[in-house]
Amino acid sequence: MTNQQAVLDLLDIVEYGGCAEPERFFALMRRTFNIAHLLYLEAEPLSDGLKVCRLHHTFGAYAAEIYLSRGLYRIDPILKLALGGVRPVEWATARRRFPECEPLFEAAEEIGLSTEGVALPLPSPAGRLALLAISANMSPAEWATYRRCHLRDFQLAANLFHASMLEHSAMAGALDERDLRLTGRETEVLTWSAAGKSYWEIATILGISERTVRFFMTNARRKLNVVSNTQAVAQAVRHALIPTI
Amino acid sequence: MTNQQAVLDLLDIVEYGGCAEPERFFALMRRTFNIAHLLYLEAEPLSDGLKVCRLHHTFGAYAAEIYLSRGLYRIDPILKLALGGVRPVEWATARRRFPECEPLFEAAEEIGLSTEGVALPLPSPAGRLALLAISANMSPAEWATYRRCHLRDFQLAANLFHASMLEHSAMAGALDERDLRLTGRETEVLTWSAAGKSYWEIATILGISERTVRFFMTNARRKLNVVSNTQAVAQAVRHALIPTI
DNA sequence: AATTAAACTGTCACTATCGACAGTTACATG
DNA sequence: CATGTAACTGTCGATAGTGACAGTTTAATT
Repeated sequence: MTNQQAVLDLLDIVEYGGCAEPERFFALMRRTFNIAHLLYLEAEPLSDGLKVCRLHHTFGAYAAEIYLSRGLYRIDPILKLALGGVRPVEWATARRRFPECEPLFEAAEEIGLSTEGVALPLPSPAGRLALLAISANMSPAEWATYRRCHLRDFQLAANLFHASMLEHSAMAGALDERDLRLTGRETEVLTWSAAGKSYWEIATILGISERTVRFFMTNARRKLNVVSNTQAVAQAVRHALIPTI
Repeated sequence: MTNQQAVLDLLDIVEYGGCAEPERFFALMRRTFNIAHLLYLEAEPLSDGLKVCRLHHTFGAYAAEIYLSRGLYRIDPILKLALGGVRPVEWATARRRFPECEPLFEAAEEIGLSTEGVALPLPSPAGRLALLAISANMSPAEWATYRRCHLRDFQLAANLFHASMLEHSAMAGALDERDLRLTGRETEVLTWSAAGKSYWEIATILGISERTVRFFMTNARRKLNVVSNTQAVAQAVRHALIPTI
């Protein structure tokens, strides 16, 4: 059993921002728990697959090479289950339920990687998906006991680390968007436009002239560097410039 | 300190499906931890607000009445932070950061509810948001110690309960998603429209007639239940139906 | 006192969009 | 073979959006 005090300390460190770099977080996790490997993935679903936004792991270049060159991502049920669901995905369970993914686990055994682990789905902003996978070099029985005891620690640590990662990228992105600041009226007309209102309707709602609505909308388009109201609204929603709630 | 064995037992019960009903989960949580109240919310962001998909709580009818009649949901920073973010939201921190939400906390104190608590964002399928809020009748100092020890339990229990809720409604909810499923072409024209392209441009890009672009767009508008391309794109971006460019 | 930013308004001409009309073709599923 | 679904197309008329022209007013900052 792992030292409970060390676990709580780890959670404090991750929560209060001491682990915004994946390497430090991974190292801290491996030091505190009996973890073999970690993998953090942030992706965006596309119609024809997944766009990987962030990927950090400890499996090494050789394992990554094999995973990619053999096209194992195409049959990986853990990816699909964890990114498409909410419940922690047990590797062994996925292996049993999807016999077609055997090549993946065989490849793992071939290069000496553990096949016991769990993938934790993480809450993400709209349109994003994320997971943290954790594996350990243990027998199935050992892993079951270990997992029962520490899944809660993994889940919270994963959530907090993920939050740090997102906030860090928000800082970096904030500089780019310094001139993207919209005025109150610009935000209002965009919001109503996103709600399907026409210029005339927005003018009536805001108690101003239709021309003025067009004026704000034109300014918003110019600031967002787009050519249509539709594109402006798409950008505004993506950058959370107009309220979702 | 709470009995660790009881905590692990609770997590087992929630994980293995023993707590698909909110009342049983809430009761089990209150029995295991020193929790005053719980609130589970599942919602969908809309252009003109928030559509509540599921709401279960232990605050009682009187508190709900006050919350709604005074319009406190409009100033509630916890809702916004937890549904819009990833990090656990500490009630006291939200109160300090958003002085305009004082009426909310004053109302809570008025009817004898605790103002110490935390709201946990939960991972959700595309276009959905969810949170579990937990409060305790403790002094700030007690709460800090208690939270440090049990946040991991709350987080994992919340995730597992949320997963049960989603899986239970998977059958019923499948009907809603079927209507909202866009075809490949509908997704394509929406994507290009969100990129600022006109019908003529999209037609040229896809190598089809302008009329056909309009056909797909009309179908998309109908499925999304909106009145303009702009609103359709806003919805599609929010529901992650089209890829980010 | 000068400057700046935001909020506001009008008109003209052109293009884009949208709803309603009425179809064809291809492919899979029962 | 019927049924359904997706992909496709044409035309008309009404409404909405877009850019370029040329301004006023108010409030805060320098």
